[in-house]
Amino acid sequence: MKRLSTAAIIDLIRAQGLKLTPQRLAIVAYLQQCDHHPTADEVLEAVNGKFRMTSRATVYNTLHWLTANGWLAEIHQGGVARFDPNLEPHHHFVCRSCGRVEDVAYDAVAPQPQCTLPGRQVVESFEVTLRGLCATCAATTV
Amino acid sequence: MKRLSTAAIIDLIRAQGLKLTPQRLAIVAYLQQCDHHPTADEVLEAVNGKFRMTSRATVYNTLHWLTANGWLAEIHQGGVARFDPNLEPHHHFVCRSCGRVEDVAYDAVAPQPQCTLPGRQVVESFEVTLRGLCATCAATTV
DNA sequence: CTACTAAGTTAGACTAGGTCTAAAATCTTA
DNA sequence: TAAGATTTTAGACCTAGTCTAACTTAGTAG
Repeated sequence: MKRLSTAAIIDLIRAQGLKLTPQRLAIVAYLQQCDHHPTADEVLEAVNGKFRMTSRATVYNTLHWLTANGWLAEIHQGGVARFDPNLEPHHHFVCRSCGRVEDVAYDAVAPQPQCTLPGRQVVESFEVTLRGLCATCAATTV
Repeated sequence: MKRLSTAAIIDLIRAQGLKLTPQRLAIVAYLQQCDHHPTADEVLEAVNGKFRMTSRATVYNTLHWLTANGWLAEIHQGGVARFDPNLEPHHHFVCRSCGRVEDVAYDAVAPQPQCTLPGRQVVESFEVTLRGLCATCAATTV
């Protein structure tokens, strides 16, 4: 799975004439090893785990900057924003019981839909959301 | 396009032993002739257009009741809940410029994805979101 | 038609997620 | 090492949505 790398982010920060702050690096480090799609609050808590070092505003700033630069995708599920560090094109599976969001390989949802509409819309991308029960919930639900 | 009908809603209200209030009827009437996917606030404003008759809480109550009974679908785009009175299975097109949500015929996005995943998840449904520029924005954007 | 009462509506307090701001702190370059 | 622009910060603020307790009303029985 392709992911954001610290080196690449540092290069990008430098290239844009921005500052390399511990807060930014901590957020990137967390996202690198994150195996799900955290909300902004989850990032905030994770980064502040050992000791307070980052404010809410900084988390949003950094998350939005990473998103604007294509290092993160922002997805909305159930009205909450989640940030997806998986850079490969893929789709999502959402559990209707626990809300968990899992990645689904791009070609597991085969084949690619035809993307021309009758109107004058310009279709640039598409995404497929599968819904149902995740393995855990499927096992515990009667 | 299949839609909720006043007669059917009145029957359902009666069948559930609920009360037929002017507020409920006004909300249903608005949704019937609504050509897009309104937010709760849009419903509230539309219903209160001529004179104040409905509170925010009542709009949410009614919208959620209709959703629970399958007369409305709740969709989230950009973190806001929108309510979709189109009862036929279909997909959505979201304009990245103005946020407008348009319906896309179910079989315009052909063919149907295969819905089996490698894990133990149970896939119950899927939806496809197309993104791009709507006709209006495509015309005005350089 | 009247009165009763369960169901519904209301205003407004409250919550959560997110944005904004002005002041304080810090990275970078020279 | 100091200057100065960029960042961070706390906390006020905003918006969407929920909750509650008091009030109102639709439906019904007499």
